[in-house]
Amino acid sequence: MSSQVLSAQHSTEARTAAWIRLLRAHAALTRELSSRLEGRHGLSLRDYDVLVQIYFAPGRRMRRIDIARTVILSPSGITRLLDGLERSGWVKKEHCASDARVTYAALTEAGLEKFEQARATHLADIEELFGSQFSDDEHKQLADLLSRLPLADAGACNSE
Amino acid sequence: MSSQVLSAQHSTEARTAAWIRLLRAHAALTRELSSRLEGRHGLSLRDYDVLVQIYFAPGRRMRRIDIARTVILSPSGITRLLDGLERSGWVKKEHCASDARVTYAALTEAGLEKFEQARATHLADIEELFGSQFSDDEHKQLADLLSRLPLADAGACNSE
DNA sequence: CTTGTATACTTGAGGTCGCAAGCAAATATA
DNA sequence: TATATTTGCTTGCGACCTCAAGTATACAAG
Repeated sequence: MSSQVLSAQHSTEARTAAWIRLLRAHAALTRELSSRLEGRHGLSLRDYDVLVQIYFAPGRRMRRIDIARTVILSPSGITRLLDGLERSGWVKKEHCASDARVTYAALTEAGLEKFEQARATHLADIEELFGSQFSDDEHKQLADLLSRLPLADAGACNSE
Repeated sequence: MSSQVLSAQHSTEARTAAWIRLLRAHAALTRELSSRLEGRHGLSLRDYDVLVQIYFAPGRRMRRIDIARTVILSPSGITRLLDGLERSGWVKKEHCASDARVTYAALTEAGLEKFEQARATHLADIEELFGSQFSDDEHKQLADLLSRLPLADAGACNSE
């Protein structure tokens, strides 16, 4: 039934079936994952996504613009998202000695703990809702296929 | 370079690589597709998505709640989205004789033309940014893999 | 017939996001 | 040195979304 709604219902759009699946899967998964994250830790999916990036960046800090590009958010979006994380005390600003234009977003001690707590439950949620649906091989297949898609300008690295 | 940012950077998160790809691909693709659709036709991606559903529904009309469930939008979201399409004249309300609670969203003549115009360029955009990256086989693989993912309660059909 | 519950839908409030515009610092060009 | 351009970042604004709450209709049980 539900497959009828989503797939070959529109014959001419056969080649868009995968795209539609991607749209729907994203909507359903982000809704559920974000609500669990919000309920248990008070973080949005984007908040978490930003925290991971900082967590694994050298020195546990990252240029704001690079965060924006890797998580695919506008510069203004990052300003406001980081405002929230700063108000909560998970992240603090640090200035760049060699370039006064750039500001780093750095994890605080509290932010590091917060992230590690959130990470435990969030990875489990991802595994439950997403990972567990696939074998290791299928996982790799899926990642390979999706990696072909254009990410626009999203690939900036920490230069400086 | 960009693959480094996205993939095996965090060893423990190897099994989340595909999920991250899905997140990023969705963000990049919807941003580009929506901006093209907006620029050329004044429609958001969601607007289009809703119009397709109505277009291919029997009688070119659909219960509002069913639209909400198939495109994975909250009921209030659908009310406001359809408000916009109604103001633009692409969609009109129709009442249900057998159940006074339900309202149908039906395509107007203008809406039908509008959709068919938008469809031509939008399908080309999808093919360019998404479809062309895959062979027919890969297309099918991708659709099959993504179809395993849970869509929550999103599978309502037109009953009545 | 009345009471309780489920369903369809709408509205108000609050949050997130992108775009356009602006500022300041860096860099290139003359 | 002076000027123009680019880059990083922020703010105002509007568009859009969700949740909570409220209305109205349907239906089931007593």
